[in-house]
Parts: sequence; C-alpha cells; structure tokens
Amino acid sequence: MKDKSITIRDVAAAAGVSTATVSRSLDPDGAEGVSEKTRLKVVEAAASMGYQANPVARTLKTRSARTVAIVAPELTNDFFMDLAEGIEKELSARGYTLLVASSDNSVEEEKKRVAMLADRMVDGIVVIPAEDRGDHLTAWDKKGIPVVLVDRLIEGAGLDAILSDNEAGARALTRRLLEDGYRHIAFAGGDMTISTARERIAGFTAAMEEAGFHPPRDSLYLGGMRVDDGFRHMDTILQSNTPPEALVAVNLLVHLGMERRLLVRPSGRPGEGYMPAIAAFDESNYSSFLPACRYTAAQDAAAIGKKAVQCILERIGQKRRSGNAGEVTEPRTFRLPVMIMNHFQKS
Amino acid sequence: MKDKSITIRDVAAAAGVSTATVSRSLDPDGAEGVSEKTRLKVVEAAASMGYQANPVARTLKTRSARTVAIVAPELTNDFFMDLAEGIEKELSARGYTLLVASSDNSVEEEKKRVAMLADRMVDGIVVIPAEDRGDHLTAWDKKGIPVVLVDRLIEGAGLDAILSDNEAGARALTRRLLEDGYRHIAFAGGDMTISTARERIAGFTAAMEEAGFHPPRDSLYLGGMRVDDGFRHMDTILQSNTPPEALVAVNLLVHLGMERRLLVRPSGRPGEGYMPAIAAFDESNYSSFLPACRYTAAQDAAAIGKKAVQCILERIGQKRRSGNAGEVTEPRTFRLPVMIMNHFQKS
DNA sequence: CTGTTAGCGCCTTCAG
DNA sequence: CTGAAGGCGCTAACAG
Repeated sequence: MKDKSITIRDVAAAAGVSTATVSRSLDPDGAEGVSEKTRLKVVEAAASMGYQANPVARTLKTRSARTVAIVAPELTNDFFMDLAEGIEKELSARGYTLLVASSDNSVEEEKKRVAMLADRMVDGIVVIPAEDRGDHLTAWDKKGIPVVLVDRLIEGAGLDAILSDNEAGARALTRRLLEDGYRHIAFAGGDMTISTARERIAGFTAAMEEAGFHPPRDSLYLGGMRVDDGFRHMDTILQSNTPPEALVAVNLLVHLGMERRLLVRPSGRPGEGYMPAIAAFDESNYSSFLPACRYTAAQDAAAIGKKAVQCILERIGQKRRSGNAGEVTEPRTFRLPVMIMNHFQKS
Repeated sequence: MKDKSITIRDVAAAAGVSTATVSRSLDPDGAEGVSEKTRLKVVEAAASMGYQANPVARTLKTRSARTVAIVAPELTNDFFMDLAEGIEKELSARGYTLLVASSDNSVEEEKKRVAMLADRMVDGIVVIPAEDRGDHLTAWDKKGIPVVLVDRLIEGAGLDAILSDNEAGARALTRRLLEDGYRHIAFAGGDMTISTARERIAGFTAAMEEAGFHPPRDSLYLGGMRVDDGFRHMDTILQSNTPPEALVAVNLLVHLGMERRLLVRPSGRPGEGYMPAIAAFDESNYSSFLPACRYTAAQDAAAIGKKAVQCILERIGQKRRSGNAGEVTEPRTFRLPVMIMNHFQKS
C-alpha cells in the first residue's frame, strides 16, 4: 500500500502544461512570468486534485524551509510564552512555521541548537540569549541566517534586537513610588552582566537622582534574576535595621521570590510587621494578588515577537534581492514601550 | 560567494569509500551492514571535515523529518508551557526537533495546522484538541502519522491519549475538603462536553456520595473553563443566600476567576465577609497567594509530555517494522497521577 | 510566456 | 561488506 502522494507532475499532466509552469503558478511568494490564463488553469487543476506542494522538496531546492525558530533559555516562562504566541500568530499568517528549542540556560546548548536549526534551513532564528556571548550567533547571521535578539541585548554582536524600553520602564516605576511619597527606595535583583538588568538599574538610579536622591550602595540588592534570588534579597532586607520603604524588582521572578519570603515569615520575629511597596517589571495574571505589589511594568511580549518576525522577514527579503552578498542594512535595535499598571486593591 | 556546504560526496572522497557507505555509517538510527573498521574511518573523516548530514535531503528521501509537532488551542497557558518543555527535553535528547502551532481554539484551524504539519513530514503530532471532534486526527493517524491526544480525550477517536487522572484528582480534592469539615461543597466550571471536565465532575460527585452527600443540582456551577467563567460563577455565588462553604474548581483559570471576583468585591454589600475554601485543579507559582486557595491538584505536565513523546516514537517504530501496514497495537490511554498540594499560610 | 533539463543531498535497492 | 545508479519532488537556468 503506497503513499499515493500526488506530485507536481500529476498536476502538470492534468493541466496540460510542464512542471515548471505549475511550479511558477504555485509559487508561494507570488506567481511571476505566467499568463493569468494558464495560472488559473493550473491552480484549478491543483485544487481539484487536492494537490499540496511538498514543502520538503521545495526546501531542499530553495534552501528555505519557510520556518522561523526560537531558542530560549527555558520554555516555562511567561515572557517566553507570550513571545511565542506573538511569533506564531505572525508566522502562520504568512504560511511559515515555528520551531522551538530550549538552550537550557547554557551557551553551549544554545550553540548546538542554533547549529541544528541552521542545518534544517530555517529562514531565521529568534534568540533569547542564555548569556552575554554572541559570537556564534553573529557567525550564523553573517552566513545568511538572520538572527534577531530578543529581551536581552548582546552589545557589539551586530545583531538586530527587539527589546522593551527597560530604562524608561524602570524610571517610570521608580517615579510612581516617589510620587507616592516613598523616599527610601531600593532596587532588587539583576546582574550588571545582563543588559536587561543593567538598563533597569540605570533607569532606577536616574529617577532617584532626578528626584535629588543618590541611592547609596546598600540600596542596591544586586544579583540574580530568579525566584531564589528575590527570596534571598528579601531575607536580607528583613534582617536589616533600616529596611527600604519601597522596592523596585528587576523582574517577575525576583518579585515573586520577595513576595514569597514576606508570605512565609513567622510571626514574633524581627520584621514581622514590615510590608514594603513593590514596583516590579512584568505583569502577570496574578499581580493583583501579591500583597506588596503596587505597580508593574507590563512588557508587550506579543508585540516584541511580532516585530522580531517582521525584522527577520525583512532581512530575508534583503538577502534574496542582494543575492546574499550586497551590503544589507545596519543592525537595528528596537525598543518597545512598557505599560505601567496599578495594583491597589488587596484583601 | 557560495555556500561551501560539504556533502556526503566530499566525505566519501576523503574516506576513500562510496557515498552509500558513508550514508550507512552515519545512519542516525544505528549503522548496519558496515564493518566496524570502515565505519570508524568514515566517522573520523566526517568529524574532521565537520560534516553534518543535510536533514532536509534526508527527510525528502526517508519521509521523516525527525520532528514532532504540538498543536494547542493557545500557547499562553501554564499547562501548555510545561508540556512543551517536557516534550522538547525528551525530543532533543534523541535528536528530534519540536514544531509548535496554535489552533486558536478552533477545530478548523486545528485541521489546517495539522495538515500543514503532516505535509512537512513530521513524525508525529501531539494534540490538545480544541473541541470534541477528532475525525481529521484519526485520518492522519491512519495515514501513518501518529497522533497523540493530551489533556483532553476524544472518545471513539481511536487515538493514544495521555491524561491526568482527573477523576482521582477531583475525588482527592473533594475528600480533603470533607476531612476539613466542610459539608456544603460545590463544583465550579466545566462543560460536560469536555472529557476533562466530565471526569473531574464525576470525581467530585463520587467523593460526595461516598461521604453520604448527594450534591443537589444547584451545587454544580457548570459552564466554561476560563477566567470569565469563574468570575461569573463566583458572582452568582456571592448573591446566593446559602453560598457553599467550599468549592472545587475545574481548573486554574476558573479558580483564578473566582479569586478575582472575591478580590474586587466592594465592602458593604451582601457577601462581604464570605470566604469559601477552594480546592482547585492545577498548581501554579502563585497558588499560595490566592486567598481562598486551600488545595490544588498539580498535574505533571512535563511527565505527560515525556510520555506523549515516548508513545509517538513507539508508534513510529511499529510502523517502520510493520512496513506501514501490519496491525499495530490498540490505542492506549495513559492516566498520570496528580499531586495534591496544601496551601495554608495566608497573610 | 512556456518547456526542457539538471540538479538540491541523501538513501536504498541491486549487483558485485 | 561495499559500490553504482536511480530517484524523493521541486525549482531555476537556459532555451525556444
């Protein structure tokens, strides 16, 4: 029992034309060099037979799988999820598919995954970098596979990047706290090696200084981007004699960690009644339920994904036209605005 | 400037053998019919040249892309996220890739996406069905592309399915509430058309009846699986004269909706002091922060994903051996246990 | 505008 | 055990 897959030849026979004409008539990027009459004839014949061009054969020939891949440090992450949805929507509207891979927070894995994807002739790769190293990514980009960075920037890599406006977001969060009358405000989480954190810290510092405050060293609880780190920082804060009145959290996870630490503190210990106001990056479905949460900066991950796809498709177009050689546009960095959300009601 | 991709021919030349021998030596499913000596020679040559077999060409020939796809009603969903991570991990360990598509909660879209994926010669498809209709899925499965259902069962579709043990989970949740002394317990959310909901409702009812209670009609707040629905149900409950002391929520979203409704109720209105105990399906990072949440039934989505992949690979193996014809194993349904979690501490 | 032809890179009988 | 040869289904020059 054979797979009776109908090929371009069958259609050609049925329409009384050559396979080349069928191919041209059915070009997904718009038929060219075919008279409208024959094109219609072919399209009709194809439809009536239920012909579907074999994408794999097409890929082998054109070296394009009409596929975009995304590589992220981990898949279980709200930002990634929204991003993937945005990307998928944008891609499927254009007949592209989405390949997903996890780098498992390791540059080595990232390197392997990206290489594997490149071998599969994906047309472009969206990367949330695992670390601040991008040589391997730049290499692929130069080889003709557009790579777009998302969420984190790798400076000097010469790659397109779509990011939230982290500095403005952090500044806005900080200002809100200042407007609420808080003076002793600290920043929690984030490594200076990560562009996202660096920019958010800069925004915080800028807002404080604009307001005439020069945040001392000890009002930066730096280090880490994960739940544990937030937990740890809040632990330290609870043992402080002069804990900050308010905090800016570098991201969702650190925020969550801090809230967790507040939630589980036993009564009758120092810091029992302490409840800071927290302004944090990343809105979630649950932000309103977090007792300390006052403001969040919501990133538009779906829009970032959409923009990333547009970026990639643009690059592909350039490459096609310039024959993979001509000088293409300079790498660009896009900053998408974040939205500040209020979270007042607490039970 | 050409893509100097090295091909099997280059390796053959370098190793002083034919391309056929190279192909055999580098078969990803284990080399056969090659002497160990020549195999080593080939492998070494390939490695030294940095040869990577072109997966697309291989796919065209073997009709297998070494890829598994997942189709879900939506990507922004905790369960999906964990599932995808589980699947990806299991796949990448075996050199497979993961393709992701959204059916956008529509069977029509689901049909299109699945067809597209099948055309790309994916080796199997994991589907979270958008609705209770599976004819198109069964068709592909019979055509030789294994389809595995996840999360929701479509009865009579004759497809493998990996599910949580919904009935046992609901029963356990209900029992916990009963053990805590609650008597007037209701169930919230879920349509009888969805297997997942049906099973959970059955578990609830069974536990209640085992305890000697026969839940009346009005203690089933049925309908919907989303945040809005939970919100709506709690709205109704708040206006009731005899609101239930405790609730079992059909899933995360309905649970969240109910908590939201409780969170935003204004003071000085009926139901102001009302605070039910909620036992809900699905654990999240934030469950501890939900004021009414007492118990959750945590599904092991990663394990479900892993099992789904194993299922698919098994089917692929069967098909290979039986030449796509021989009678394969009966479709099987696997039930993975859920874990009941306590959530006591509230601020 | 259309047809002919030559592969894309690999796998897989079929001989040897 | 190994090699030679013929496609998988499609597209892109090149002719006509």
